[in-house]
Amino acid sequence: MQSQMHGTLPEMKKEYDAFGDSGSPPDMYKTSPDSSNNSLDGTSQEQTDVASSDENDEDVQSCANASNQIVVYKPDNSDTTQVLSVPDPAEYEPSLPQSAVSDPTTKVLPSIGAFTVQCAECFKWRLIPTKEKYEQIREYIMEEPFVCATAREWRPDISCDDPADISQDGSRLWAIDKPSISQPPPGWQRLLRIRGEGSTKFADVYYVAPSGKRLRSTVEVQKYLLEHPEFMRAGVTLSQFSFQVPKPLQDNYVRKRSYAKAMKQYDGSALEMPRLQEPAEVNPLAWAGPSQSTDSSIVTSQNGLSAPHSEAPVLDHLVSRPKKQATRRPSKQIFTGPECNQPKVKVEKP
DNA sequence: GCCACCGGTGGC
DNA sequence: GCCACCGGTGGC
Repeated sequence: MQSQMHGTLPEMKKEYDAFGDSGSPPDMYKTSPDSSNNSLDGTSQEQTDVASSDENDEDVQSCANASNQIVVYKPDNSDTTQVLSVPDPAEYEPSLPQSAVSDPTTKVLPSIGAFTVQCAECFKWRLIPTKEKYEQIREYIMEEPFVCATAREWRPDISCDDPADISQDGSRLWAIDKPSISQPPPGWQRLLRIRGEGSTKFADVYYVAPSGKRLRSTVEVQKYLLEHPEFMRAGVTLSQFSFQVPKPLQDNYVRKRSYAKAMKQYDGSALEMPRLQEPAEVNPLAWAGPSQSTDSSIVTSQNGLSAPHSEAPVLDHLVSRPKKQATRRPSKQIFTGPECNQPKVKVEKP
């Protein structure tokens, strides 16, 4: 718990000052001055989402002081089009990929991430225009809870009266993100890779050094820093790195270890396969579900909606989502945000 | 040969 | 059960 909502704006402004990168972020939403829905590309889809989410929003409010953050991802560029409620891609894209593209090592999986944070006052989700902005907000989310007014920096007319930018629906995967993660040092990039459903882990975090070197643990970072004292001289410290990954809201997105073990012990000689602890969750039917166009969408949130969510509705999501499937490595690149340590939010199935 | 991605485990 | 770490390898 924590005190939230209160003069957040001014201070955050200060933090935001350096939008660092590409010159003109504040315009992000400029072209869509009216309703927030305009900033969403999926017109009808989102509309309905938002509509049906009224309920959700109410429920969400039960999360007393949620100051949540989420991230939306649209993993795979290609086709998947309206999967996501990413703000007009035309405007959105430039900001994100820019950093990614400039990074030699990122094999530029053309993924797009959209970031969302929940207003601490009205509990509606607001899309954040850039990853950088999102990281800024996330870093201080506990001290400076996000509110709709904060978004005025890039959406001058936004307020709690406007409909939510996005809400949960079956087409995306939501995950709980961690709060208070430092922004990466200047020139560094923090990458989050979502693994495919059924993997042993939800995601991997990588830091990409200015040189393009990818580091996947604090041990590696430390080693790297020692080998490159210039960074240390410049003030880079280990505390600026965090390999914490968000937690999928959908229980069972990640394969349980016990199951993995069971499978391992199963050498194929017996007639029976190991029993899944939760038939429903790993139901082959679910895995085999048709891969719709909604597949690659993922959203990461951070407030613990897990409990209620892990109930029945989950299955639906599973079914409509891409199954873990043989050969491909379907991981998506995403970026995440903070978490509201404030769990328990009731979420009805849309 | 490289590296992005996945699997797995030790330690808590 | 979670997290940090890193080995292995398929696919390029």
